Amino acid sequence: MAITIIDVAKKAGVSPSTVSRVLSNHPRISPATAAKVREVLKELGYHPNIMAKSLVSKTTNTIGLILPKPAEELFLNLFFSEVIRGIVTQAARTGYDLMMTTGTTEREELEAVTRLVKGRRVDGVILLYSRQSDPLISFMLEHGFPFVLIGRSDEFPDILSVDNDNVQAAYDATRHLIAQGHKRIGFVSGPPNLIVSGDRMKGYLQALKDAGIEARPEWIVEGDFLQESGYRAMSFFMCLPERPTALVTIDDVVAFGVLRGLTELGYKVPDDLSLVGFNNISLSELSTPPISSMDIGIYQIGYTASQTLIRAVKGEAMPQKRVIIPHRLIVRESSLIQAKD
Amino acid sequence: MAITIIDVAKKAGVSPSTVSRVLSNHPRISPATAAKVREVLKELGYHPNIMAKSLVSKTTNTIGLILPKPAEELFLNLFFSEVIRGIVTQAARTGYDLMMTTGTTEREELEAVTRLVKGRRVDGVILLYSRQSDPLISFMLEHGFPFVLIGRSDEFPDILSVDNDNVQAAYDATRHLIAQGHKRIGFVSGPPNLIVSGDRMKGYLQALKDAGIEARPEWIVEGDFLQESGYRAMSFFMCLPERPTALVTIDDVVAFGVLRGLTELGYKVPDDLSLVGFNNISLSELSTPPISSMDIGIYQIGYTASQTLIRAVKGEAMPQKRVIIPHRLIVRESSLIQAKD
DNA sequence: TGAGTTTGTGCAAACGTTTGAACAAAAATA
DNA sequence: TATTTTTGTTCAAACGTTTGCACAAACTCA
Repeated sequence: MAITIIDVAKKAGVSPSTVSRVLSNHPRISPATAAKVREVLKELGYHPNIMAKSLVSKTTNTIGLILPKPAEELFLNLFFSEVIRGIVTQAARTGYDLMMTTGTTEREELEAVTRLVKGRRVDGVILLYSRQSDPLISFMLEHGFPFVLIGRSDEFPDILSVDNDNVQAAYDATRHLIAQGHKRIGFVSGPPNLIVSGDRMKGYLQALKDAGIEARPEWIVEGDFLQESGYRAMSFFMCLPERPTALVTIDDVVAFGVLRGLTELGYKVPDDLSLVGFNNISLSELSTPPISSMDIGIYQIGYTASQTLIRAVKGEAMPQKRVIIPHRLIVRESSLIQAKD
Repeated sequence: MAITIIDVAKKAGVSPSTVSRVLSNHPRISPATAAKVREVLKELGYHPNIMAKSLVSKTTNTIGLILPKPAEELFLNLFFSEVIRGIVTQAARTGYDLMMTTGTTEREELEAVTRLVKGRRVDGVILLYSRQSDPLISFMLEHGFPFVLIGRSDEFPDILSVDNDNVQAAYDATRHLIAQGHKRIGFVSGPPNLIVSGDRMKGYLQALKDAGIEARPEWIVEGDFLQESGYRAMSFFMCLPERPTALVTIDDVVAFGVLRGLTELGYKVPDDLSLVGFNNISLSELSTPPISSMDIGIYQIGYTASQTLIRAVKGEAMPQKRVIIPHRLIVRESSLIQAKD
């Protein structure tokens, strides 16, 4: 039913190849035929069949995005919307489409990726968030398939990646609390298999050290990116004989959990406990009080990742393998106080 | 470089067609050849080239999602993450992939859609949110392309759609406030070109009417889905000589804006103003106080839309053209009070 | 045993493009 | 004017599948 290049060729009285050449602005086409063909093209409302095109050109004008396995849960976090928003905006701007897959189990995940990569369905993929040892990275490298990692891989440091400096960011967040006079600062971390957890913890510890403050292991608790883990952390901290006066959390959602718990128990933020979160998702400015947050430029990360990947698949020169998006601390009420000692 | 059906055929000593038939479980293949071919298939690590497959079969195993034009902004709203989460989860479960496009301008948007639809890139599309008169719907119908609308079209009532009963939902939300003793209830609406705005307004008005309460035009203000519009609405209401004692808002984010403004000015929620929002996005339970919200099952809407579309493109029988996802009011602190008159 | 049927396989066309090679016509050069 | 070069076009193969048709071999059933 659809109009093909052949229909156009017939009607214009030329060969299909000529039509194809007009379409791709081949230099050796006479202005007259070009005009004629273009007219028929428009008249018939021709649109190329991308499958056929891809089959011969071996390129799809599509990039793939692989959502991490437990996407169901993590999606609740605005992090993902933000990063996707960045990716899809940039891709659309460059004329690329975005393909998303996910899998509920690790097997399903690999299956989906295989379908994408080995089925030549996309020109390259963006890997979202990196685990300590990510099988997907090995998979991509093994198949020589273009990809960009959002995050970092210690195992393969030489791959294309877009990231922020999480160590420095956590350092800065902690410094801010120290600058506010805090000496008793706790940390709510993320799952230990995520690189980001380790990095932020490192920055936190370094900041303490540089300020001559001894770190206390009991003031570091492990959570995930969900609210509940913040709530749990809060309960834990507030029951300690010696409490921290301030907290850095791996994510704003976690800070929320903390805040909510504190409010329920009648504590005041920042007076009883100061808070600095991470990621500056839109929630953090909406809470009461608004939560200070380390803005890591999530949208920008997505945007840049998409840009980097598209450049890579086009074979353009890459100025650098690893791009670091700058962070900046957004200070809000939750950490604005000179703490007494 | 990639392994094709021909490579497999050669190595197995059969013809390409036989391999193809083994792959599709054709009944007339001897168990012996099937076994042999399968072995080679595995040995060589064959994966079908989807482009070639699609070219001949004219089906892509992919559904498209068209994000509304100003996606950049609207994406801030968790509505989108939720609905996408539903779609992608269901699609992945059925072995379908999801393709996303968007456009910054109306022209770009149509271009992107055309690329998807006329380029035979997807088997069907999901249209997100419906404007009063949506050119995309006409476009789809014109081309006879399978699609599912999330929302409703008055112009074309007979298309596949997944929606919730916004009139009834707003009715119920308003009823709830009335049941709490409120008689002076305002409404913050959305952009008038969105169907959802009109529907919710209608339900709100009907509830007032049924309770014998006269609607006041000055208590209905128009906003968008952003926080600022809530803030503005709040300023407006609080300056009136006669203020409402409760508000229904088109979205939780808007309710947030209201709440934030009130808190800044020293007003108390629900005492000075009760609030009921819409969409029950995760923020609403995180605020102080938590905001009552009409949960319209966004995830479920996405999930069902995907399911409906995939059924449609597979040519399965559709029990019904229009699916309504049930809503339910989540009552939280922001509306829990017996208002004095 | 011979006709008819079933079973298993291969051939070749088709899907809608792109693109190198061939070639005729026109233009440039000698 | 003869030769070379340039220009504009077409031919045909290729991309990796699927599938209708043909056909041989193996069965069935009088």
